[in-house]
Amino acid sequence: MTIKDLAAQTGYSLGTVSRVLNHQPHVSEQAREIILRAAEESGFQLNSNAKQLKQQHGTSILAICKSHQNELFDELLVSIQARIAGGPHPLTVDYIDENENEVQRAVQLCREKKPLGVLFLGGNQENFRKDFPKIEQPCVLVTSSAAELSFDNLSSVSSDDVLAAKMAIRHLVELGHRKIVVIGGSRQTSDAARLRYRGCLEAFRECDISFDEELDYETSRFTYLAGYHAAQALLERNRAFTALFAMSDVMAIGAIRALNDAGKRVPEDVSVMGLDGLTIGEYTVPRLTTVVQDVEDLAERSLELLRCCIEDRGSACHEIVPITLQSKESTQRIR
Amino acid sequence: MTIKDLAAQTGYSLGTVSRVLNHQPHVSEQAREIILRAAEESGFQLNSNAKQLKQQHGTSILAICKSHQNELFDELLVSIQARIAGGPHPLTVDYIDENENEVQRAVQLCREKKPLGVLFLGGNQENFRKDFPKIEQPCVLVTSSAAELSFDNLSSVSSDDVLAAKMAIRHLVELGHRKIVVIGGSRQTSDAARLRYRGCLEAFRECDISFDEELDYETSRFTYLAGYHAAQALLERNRAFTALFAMSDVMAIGAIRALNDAGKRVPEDVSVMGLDGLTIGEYTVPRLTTVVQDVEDLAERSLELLRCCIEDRGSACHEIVPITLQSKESTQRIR
DNA sequence: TATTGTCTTGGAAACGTTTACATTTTTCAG
DNA sequence: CTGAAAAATGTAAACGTTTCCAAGACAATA
Repeated sequence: MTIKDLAAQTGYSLGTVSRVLNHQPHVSEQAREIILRAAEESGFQLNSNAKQLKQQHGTSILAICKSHQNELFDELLVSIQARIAGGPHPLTVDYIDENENEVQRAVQLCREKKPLGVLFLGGNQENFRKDFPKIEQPCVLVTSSAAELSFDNLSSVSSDDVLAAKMAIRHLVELGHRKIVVIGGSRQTSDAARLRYRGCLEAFRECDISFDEELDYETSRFTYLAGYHAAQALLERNRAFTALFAMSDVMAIGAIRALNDAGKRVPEDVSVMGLDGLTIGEYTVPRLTTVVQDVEDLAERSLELLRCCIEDRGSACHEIVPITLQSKESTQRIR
Repeated sequence: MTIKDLAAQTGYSLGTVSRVLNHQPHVSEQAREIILRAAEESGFQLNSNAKQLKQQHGTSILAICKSHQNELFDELLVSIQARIAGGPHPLTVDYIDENENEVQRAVQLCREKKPLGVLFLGGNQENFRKDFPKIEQPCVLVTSSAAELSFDNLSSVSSDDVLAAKMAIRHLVELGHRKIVVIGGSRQTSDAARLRYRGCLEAFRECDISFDEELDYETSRFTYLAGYHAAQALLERNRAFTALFAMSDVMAIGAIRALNDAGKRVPEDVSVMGLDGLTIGEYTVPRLTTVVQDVEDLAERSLELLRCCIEDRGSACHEIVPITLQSKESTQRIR
C-alpha cells in the first residue's frame, strides 16, 4: 500500500495525497477528509526511506553516548527517551568506544543517518575544538560545558562541576573533617575530572585547609572498580583521613566497599561522599550522601535547547543546571 | 558524493560501482581496486535510504525492550550492543510502555523500519499467541521461553525460571531455613513470576516444607520499591521468617533496605536471596547472594539464533541457558 | 465583461540506489 | 581461426516519496 495506491483509490493525484499526509495547506476539506479516511481504513504506512531519500534529511534525534559504563548516562538516556517517545522524532542511540573520538564518529553518523540534531552524552572539549566544524546539524553537549567553544550549532547543558566539587568538600568541612581524601578520574582525558579537581582545590583554599598531595588519587576512570582500587591504594599510604570524596557515585560505592573490606566503618570511621545522584546511591547501605545533578533537568533542558536550534535555527546557548547536595547516611559529623 | 559521482570519476558505470560496493562477483580486480580507492579517498558514504528504498528491507536489528525499569535488560542491551557494534547490522532500540502490547507495537515498527530481525526483551506469551502472525521477520524472545508457541519465525532464549527459583529455595533450605518468605512480581502479567513461583512451590514440596500462604507476597512489579514495600508488608504480618527470596535482585535490595529499616540485620537475622545476577548486587552491603542468569550468555545465544534465522532461514529454536548460584554475603546458615 | 488574484489540483521530475537485462570483451576448446 | 560460453561492463527502469510548476476553477475587482 503506497501513496500511489491511495491516490488511485481516492481518485486524487499523488501531489494532493502527499499534501494531505503532510498537513500542508492548499487542500480542500473534502479532499483531506476522503484521503485521510482511506489511509486510515487501509492501514497505510508511509515509507520513511522514500521520504528521507527525497528530503535529504532524516527525522530522528541521534544520541551519541561515550562508553557503556556510565550509569549517569544510562539514567539520562532513559529520561530523554521517555520525553521523546511518541513524538515525531524517534531517538537513535549510538554507543561509542571510550577512546574513540566522538566528534569524528558523529560526522560519520550524521552523513549516514542525517539526523535532525545530535546529543552528545559526554565528550572531550579538545575533540570538539578540532573536529566539530564538519557537522552541520545542531548539537548539544550534555553534562559538559562547551561555553568556551564558539560554534553556533553547538550548545551545551551541564552542571557547574567546579561548584559541585566545592559543595561536596564544604559539606565535609562543615561536618568537622580536615583530612579529606579526593579520588577521581583522569584529569587529562576528562573535563569533568579537571573541573571537579579545581573545585576541590578552591574549596580547600577557601577553608584554609592545606591539601596534602598524598590524599589525592587520580585514576583512569570513574568506575566502581577504579573507586575500589583508589581507596585501597590510599589506605596503603598510611595517611590518616576521616573523609573521602569520590567524583562519581559508583566510585564512591567502590570506595565504601574497599573501606569495609579494610575494616573501616562508613560513616563512623570515614565519611564518604559521591557526586551524581544516581538511583543506586539509594540502594547502598549506608545510603550515599552525594551532590545531585538532576537527571530530569539535564534531559529536559538539553532536549529543549536542541528543539530550539532545530526549529528556529536559533544559535548556540550554554546552560548550567542547578545542583543540590543530598545529605544521607554515608557522612556524619566527626567525633 | 554519490555512487554516480564515483562512476563519473572513475569512468566506470553505475552498475559496476554498485557491484564493487556490494562485494559482488563479475567485477575485474582492476575495477574493484580503482573504485574502492576512489571511494576511500573521496570519503564516499552510501545513502542507506536509497538502498533500503530499493531493496525493500533495512539492514538493522531491532530490539524491543519492555519498560525502562529493568536493570537486567539494561545490562543485556549493553552486552548485545557490544557484540553488534562495528558489524554490518546496526542495533536500534525501542522502549515500549509496560502495559503496551509489545507484539502489536512490533508489527507497526517492522512495517516502518523493515529490520532484518527483531529481539524482544521481555514479553508476554499471550500477546505472542494472539498477534504474532503479522510479523514476517525472524524474531527471538529473550529471557522468556516461547517453546509452547509454534511459529517458525519465533525463537527464544531463556533460563529455566522454574529451576532458578528452585535453586534459590534449595540453597536457603540447605542453610537450615524453614520459614522462607517469597516475594515476586505479578503472576498474572509476568510469565517469569508465574514460573518462578511454581519453582518455589516445587522446591518446598520436595523439601517437605509446607508453604505458608502468609509468607507469599505478590506485588505488581519487580522493582526496588516493590521489594521494599513487600518486605515491609510481610514484617507487619508478624509471621516469623528467617529467610527471604526475592524474584529479582533489585527487589531483594529493596527488601534488604526494608529489613534494615525495621531493625533486622541481613544476614544475621534474615538471609536474603535475589535472582538475576546484576552488577549492582556486588555494590550492596552485604553483597547479594543470587541466582545468576549470565547476561553474556543470553546476549550471545540470542544474537546467534537470530543470525541463523536471518541467514539460513533456519526455523525456530528454543534455547535454555544455564544458570548458576552465586553465594555471597546476604545469606548464612541459620543459627 | 475582462482582468486579476487566490485556492485547489494534476503532472512530472527528482532523490541515490539496486538489479534485470543487454551489450561488449575475453577466454578457450575444437 | 572460429564460435561459443563466460566474464565484465553498461543501460535503464524501478523503489515511494516530495516538491516545483503549470493549469484549472472560481471569486472579486475594475
